[in-house]
Amino acid sequence: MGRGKIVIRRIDNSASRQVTFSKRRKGLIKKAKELSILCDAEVALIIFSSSGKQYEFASTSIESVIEKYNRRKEEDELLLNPISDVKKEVSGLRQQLLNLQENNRKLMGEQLYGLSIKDLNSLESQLEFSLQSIRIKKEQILHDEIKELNRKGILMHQQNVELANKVNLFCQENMELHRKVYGHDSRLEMSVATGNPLIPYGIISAAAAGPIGGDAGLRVPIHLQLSPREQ
Amino acid sequence: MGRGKIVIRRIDNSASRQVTFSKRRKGLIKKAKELSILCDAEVALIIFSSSGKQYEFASTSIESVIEKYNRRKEEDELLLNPISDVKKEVSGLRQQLLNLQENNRKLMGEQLYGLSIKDLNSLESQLEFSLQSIRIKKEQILHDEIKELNRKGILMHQQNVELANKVNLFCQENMELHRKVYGHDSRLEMSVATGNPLIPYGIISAAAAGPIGGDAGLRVPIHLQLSPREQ
DNA sequence: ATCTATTAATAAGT
DNA sequence: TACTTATTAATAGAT
Repeated sequence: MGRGKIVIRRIDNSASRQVTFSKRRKGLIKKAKELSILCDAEVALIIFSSSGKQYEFASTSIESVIEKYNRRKEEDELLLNPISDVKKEVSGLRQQLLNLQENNRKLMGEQLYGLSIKDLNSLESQLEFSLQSIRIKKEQILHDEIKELNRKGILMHQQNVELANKVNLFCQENMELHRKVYGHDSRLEMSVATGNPLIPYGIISAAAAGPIGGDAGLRVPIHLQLSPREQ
Repeated sequence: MGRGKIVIRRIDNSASRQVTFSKRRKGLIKKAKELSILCDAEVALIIFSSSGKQYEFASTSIESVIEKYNRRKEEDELLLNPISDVKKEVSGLRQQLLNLQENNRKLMGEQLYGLSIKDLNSLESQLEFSLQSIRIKKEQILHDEIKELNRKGILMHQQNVELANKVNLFCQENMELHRKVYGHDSRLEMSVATGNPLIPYGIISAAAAGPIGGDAGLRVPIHLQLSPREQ
């Protein structure tokens, strides 16, 4: 219905496409409106242009038509259930939260009003158990730390012994070399004669065996301070 | 575009209306399809006839168009909608819950992995504080109970004394009456001569003053057992 | 936007 | 519901 016949395929020319879209959209909406009036029908028409712009017509309202459509398609569940699920979750979470908060307060020694001796006794037991767990954990940490430090101490001690041996060997070699070069050297002879390796620090035993067992074979004469270990 | 011009108003004749509905519906859907193809647009068309029958056309799918439509509506109208509020609330509550659960487990002496000595020390202090609060509360309850029992004991003791006095008076009266009726009665005379009131049970003092002070003036010679007070 | 030649839609009749 | 056809309505392409 125009100056020429057209084939129904995408209009390549963007400008022409835009113009045709405007004209035909207007015509389509007009015809939709006419149908709804002439034939007493409920019509909803939604159009998105290729550029994303939205146009719509509805004889009553888009929403009511969509609702009708959805109801007909039995897709109510998808639209309504998630919301009630969310609400249920909210109330569930809220309840859990209140319970935990109350319990927490009791564990913190607050909100003790209205508790019976029996309740207080069980709270006390729980807290004593908690304290015990915490103290065991603390001892565990301290013990592990001491163990690790002891391990390092042993290594260092061994290193020291080896180094001392090397020093002694060098001393002896040196002394002999001196003897060959200069003849007699009493200073070096004295040092070697004592037979004491040159260990720069002493390690003295104490508290290495903590209250937690399992460190048999670690009874090395080493005493180390616990590092602060603050995070 | 027909044999005659028509005005756009509801067609009264039902048959004509039906015919026109069929023709125009077909035409409308054809035009909707043409628009979507020619202009690369997304089109959805839903038609309910007056008899309730449903017809539809969609360039892609009704659902996707409706979804797009709803999404746009949400963006436009419900930017500050209750659903996002609810979701925020859910995530907030969930976070609170997790925090509390973690704290709770720590207070219960569980889940102590990864805690530093510093953390454990503060937990320990907290629990010691809790225990102290609980013990103070316990002592408070015990003390109150003892106080109440003492109060009752005093009242009972007073009642006893009064009752004993009355008994003595009656005894004396009785004795005199006996004397008047029978002459001399040595049995009764003996009982009254001792001057001891007939108190059926003795109350002996002990532990009435608990570790919590404030019971001055209550140092009555009464000793009562604590009732079990189980719920 | 507006115009208008032309095609498409369709009202009424069958 | 389908076909026919006179007539109106829509619109393609030009301005």
